[in-house]
Amino acid sequence: MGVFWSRGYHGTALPDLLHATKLSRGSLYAAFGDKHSLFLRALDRYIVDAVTRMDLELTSPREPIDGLRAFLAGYVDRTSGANGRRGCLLVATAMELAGQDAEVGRRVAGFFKAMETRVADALSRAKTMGKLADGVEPSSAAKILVCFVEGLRVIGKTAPARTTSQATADALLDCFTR
Amino acid sequence: MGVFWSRGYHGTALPDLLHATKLSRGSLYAAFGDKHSLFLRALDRYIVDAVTRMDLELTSPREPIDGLRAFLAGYVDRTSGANGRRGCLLVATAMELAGQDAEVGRRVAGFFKAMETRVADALSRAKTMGKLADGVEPSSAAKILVCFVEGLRVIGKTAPARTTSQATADALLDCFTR
DNA sequence: CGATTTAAGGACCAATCGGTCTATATATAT
DNA sequence: ATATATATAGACCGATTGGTCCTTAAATCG
Repeated sequence: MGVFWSRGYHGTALPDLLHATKLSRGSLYAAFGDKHSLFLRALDRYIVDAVTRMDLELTSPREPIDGLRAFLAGYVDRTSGANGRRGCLLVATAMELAGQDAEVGRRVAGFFKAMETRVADALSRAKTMGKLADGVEPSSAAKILVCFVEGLRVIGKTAPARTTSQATADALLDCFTR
Repeated sequence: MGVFWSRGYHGTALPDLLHATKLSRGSLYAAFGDKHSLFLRALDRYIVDAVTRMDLELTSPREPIDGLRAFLAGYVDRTSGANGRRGCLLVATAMELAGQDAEVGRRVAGFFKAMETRVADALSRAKTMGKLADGVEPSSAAKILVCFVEGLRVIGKTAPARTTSQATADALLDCFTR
């Protein structure tokens, strides 16, 4: 997974995969079929990891706003400095393949949808607790946050300072909370 | 440029470029050097186009908020439906190469910086005209908008409906204006 | 019109691509 | 211990990669 992560699909050659998996060519093809199937497996695992982490951050027993804060802080961490430069398998895949590869496109769209529903859910719980600013619609704010967070991954490629990214994320969340 | 745009750097093969430029191999190499140089040329042109368009939208004589609205509407248009699926050369390049290719990384970072300063400038003009909501810092809001807009390009790969993207963009801008 | 420069076409190159297959080693089971 | 099944290593395959080079056509200039 890590190899596709930092080099992309087309940028990853078979020798890279052999070295990363410590498998021989024959074994790798026996185990996974072809490069595309292996990539799909890696992508699925990446998505499961990301969704699991979101559930951990967002649907924990704590306050929903604190959950959102943790969610954003995680993204800030992953998109700053060297972490940011490493990038994101999902966003890289979205840009590289989602438009042409239907199987990839479905997975990417599914992930964004999953993130949006989870964020929207946390926001609507916050709303019922009266923690949201007036007129903030959970579904709309969720879409904004999803875009913002994926935009962070893009800007993260220029390795921005953690402090400024954190301040930016805080400023956005402050728009929605009271 | 269009070929790199929709297929990425690694995904574009020499025959694709020959067909797109209607040049022969020899002529192409005489004119541009190698594939990498040609890519840089295409990227530079893309950046110049984008910056020119931003200047047109944001620094026109009209009200700065209207400029920002036009700026966002342009991105909404380019990231919805089929336009969105086509993607963005800059974001795709950022994810594919910016981490490893220093020349590309500089250009990408420069573009994001250019966008941020222009948006921040429009916001600060709006602030002096009293059009911004209380406590909105132009530099901070500009960073948010840049992230949001680049996030739109990522989400755009799933070909969302224009109306929902437009509503989302409106909702974000409403956070900053009064 | 003829000589010279310029650019086009595409054969050609080594290297690498994703993928297959066979020979060898290792483990299992009787 | 021997027969059998499994999995390894890596030689090998045609296709394609980015890049070079030589021949031929076109255009420019005297």
